[in-house]
Amino acid sequence: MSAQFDVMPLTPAGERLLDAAAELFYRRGIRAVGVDLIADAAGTTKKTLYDRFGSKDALVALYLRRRAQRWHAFVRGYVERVPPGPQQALAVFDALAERLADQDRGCAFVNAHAEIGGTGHPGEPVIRAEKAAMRALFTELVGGDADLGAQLHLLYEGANVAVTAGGQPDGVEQARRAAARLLDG
Amino acid sequence: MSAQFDVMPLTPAGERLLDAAAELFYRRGIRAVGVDLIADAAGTTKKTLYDRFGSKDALVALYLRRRAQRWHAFVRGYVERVPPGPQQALAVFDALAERLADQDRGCAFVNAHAEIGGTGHPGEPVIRAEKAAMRALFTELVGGDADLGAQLHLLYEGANVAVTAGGQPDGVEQARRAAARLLDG
DNA sequence: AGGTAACCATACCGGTCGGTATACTCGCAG
DNA sequence: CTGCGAGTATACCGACCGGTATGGTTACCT
Repeated sequence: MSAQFDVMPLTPAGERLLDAAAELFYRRGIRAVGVDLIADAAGTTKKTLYDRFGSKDALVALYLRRRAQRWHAFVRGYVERVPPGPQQALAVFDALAERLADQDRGCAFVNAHAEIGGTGHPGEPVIRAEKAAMRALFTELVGGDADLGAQLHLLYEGANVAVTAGGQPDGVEQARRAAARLLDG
Repeated sequence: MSAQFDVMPLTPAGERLLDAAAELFYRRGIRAVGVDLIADAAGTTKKTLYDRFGSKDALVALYLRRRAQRWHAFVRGYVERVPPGPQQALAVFDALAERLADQDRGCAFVNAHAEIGGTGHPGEPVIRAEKAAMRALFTELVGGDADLGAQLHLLYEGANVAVTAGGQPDGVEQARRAAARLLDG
């Protein structure tokens, strides 16, 4: 289901708030960003933020859902430009390479899990669902082989970590080559 | 060099503070834990904390260094119980599996990077060094093949993410099997 | 005309944040 | 006996935290 991360339509000020929150949460982290700062950056007020979203936690969950939806749409676009076959799985690594070029804080879901994991936060199920969806995508692209799909997914997550936390610039390329070898075997 | 993460000897209260901080930082996250809580948990005072460590940031950096030192010693111990050969690289995954059984918040360095990455925090170089050391270990264990070592390292990092943020219990086993396939080829 | 949803401005709440100040006790080495 | 490093206890600082309260202005719908 591609609608699993859909976000309800928002009022104009709500849209600005979610945009500002998304940028700040990703760049600086969730706990590091206060609601006052979000309201200021969106050119509106805390009152409007709480009228629209109810709580910071709910805003965080919405940020994660919209981010998952957009990232998966981006990846699907990349994959669909490649003719069906095992090359489609490798295209996911090309999408990751392009994304990491500007989004140098890595995977928003891994980062969010580091901050809210194990707390009962409403964003937690969104994080798990995003990982499950990426694994399902890989499995689908290799024709339903769940083991191979899961293993390609590990390379994808590992590349994300190696490039960002590890400061290893060729992580994605390395992952792509390992993936090609697993697809050959 | 195995001494690169060594932590200077500490006074008794300093030791208790670092122990308490390590537990709290790992379980709840760095920003989520205040210095008052750390002092209380260690049965001492904020005064002593600042006398010993100077700042919360310095305490965080020390926590990361000691964690890296202990984790690498743990992995080395696992590896040395296996006769030299490619099986040693697979033993790292066994070490990871055992560690993730109780330490269910995943990689402390990835988590820390999510909170302090890109801020100029004194813990940042420790994080990068830990990732470089794990990659170097894999490379060493496969006889110096830097590409293969880097690719095994990606599977290791990916397994960490898949099990924790992804909630995928068989992530390490899957990574180990993919690693075995890369070692065979 | 009246209702209502959206928005803006501002002030406030109790609590916690990282960090500092003051003043005291203890054990040990010169 | 004296000085000092280590530790305890407590109070304080300005800033910020998530969240609420009050009150007012638009624009659209019936």
